[in-house]
Amino acid sequence: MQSHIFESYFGKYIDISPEALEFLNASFQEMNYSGREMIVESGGYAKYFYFVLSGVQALYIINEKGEKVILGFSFKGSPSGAFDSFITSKPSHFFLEALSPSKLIGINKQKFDELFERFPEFYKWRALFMEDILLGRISREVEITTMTAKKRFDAFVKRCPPELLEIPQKYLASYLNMKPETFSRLRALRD
Amino acid sequence: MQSHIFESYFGKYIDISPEALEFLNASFQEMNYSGREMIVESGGYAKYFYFVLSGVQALYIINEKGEKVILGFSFKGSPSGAFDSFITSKPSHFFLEALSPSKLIGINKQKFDELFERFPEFYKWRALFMEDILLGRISREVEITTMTAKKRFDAFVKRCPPELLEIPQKYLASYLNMKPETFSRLRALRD
DNA sequence: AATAAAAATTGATATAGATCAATTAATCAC
DNA sequence: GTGATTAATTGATCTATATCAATTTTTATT
Repeated sequence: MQSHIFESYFGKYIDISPEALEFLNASFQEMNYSGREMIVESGGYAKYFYFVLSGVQALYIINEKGEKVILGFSFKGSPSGAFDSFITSKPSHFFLEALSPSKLIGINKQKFDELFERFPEFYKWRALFMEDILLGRISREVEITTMTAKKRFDAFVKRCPPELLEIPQKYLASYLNMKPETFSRLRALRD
Repeated sequence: MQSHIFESYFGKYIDISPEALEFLNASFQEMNYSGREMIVESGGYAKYFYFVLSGVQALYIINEKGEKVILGFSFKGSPSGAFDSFITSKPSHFFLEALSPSKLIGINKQKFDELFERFPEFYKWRALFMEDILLGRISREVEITTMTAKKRFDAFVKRCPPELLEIPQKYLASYLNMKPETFSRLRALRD
């Protein structure tokens, strides 16, 4: 694995010692998923924490009607995983699915825990990283609780990363907490 | 300040050295707010990270119609603060307001930062603490995106801490992302 | 390229919850 | 305690978005 990957993922927040870098190199493994392949099943355990090298993945739950409700996407450069389960070591409430052929690097829970035991300075990364994730989630929460479908759509269009233009728009609709029909109608208003 | 307070807030995740305990003691200060007093204004800077000794506080934003949209409450035993601003040192998007007379202990940003410089083992606390907060926020996000008003109401009734029975129910309604009229009607169905 | 499957579009209709409005109940300030 | 605010309730109506349904477009498969 190329070390510069870890520089970009961890180095944003902390300096990585050569020993730690070696440990990371030895602990992360590359994993490939085909499009439409499940990475974590709800009810199963999230065994890995990932960084994405390519492809798009969706984190979702299934509601009472059996519909996917998408909480977020990950793609090149993002962290990925079913954090609830990975953090708590309890069965996941979420599904994590590759929406397109995906290359990820993952570290298992045991190695992840070992990382912090052996290199406690990584807790700084973990704290700042979690803060970033938290701020992102809060900002989605605010959008969903305060904005109309149209506003959410417009705001999303402005910030939509190119990777997400490749996936079926019904997933984008779900992420924006609206039906595909609504998404389509809002789209028609624009272009 | 009594040291056992810090045991309960930090000790859940890490061991606190006597030196660190002394630093905490010297850094946190007690602060009092009357009911309906603003603690952080949107657009202002969140200068403190708090733990609550008594009273109830609400974190909210004001939507386009000028209505408060409540994201969360804090009360005895909870952390409190406008984390977005405190973490980023940018103006807050949120308001934090005491809904009832409140006693908090707070540490300012400078001391907070110094805490981690001098006692980096506290990053472990910060990481695990943020993970807890994150899981809580995700679970609200799931409720709001997947449940009907009635289900959210029922779920909330089951877990509602006694402190929140003391505040006007229009705030609970807002937290559950519904109008006071809806809350009232759902309530009438129950009792 | 032809066929099948999945996704997107478009129209008609339904509905959960919002809004508006009036009344009653609770809390606050003096 | 009394009047004044503020909150809660209840009813009537409205609306954004969901739902249902039919058609077209796109994508995948052989």
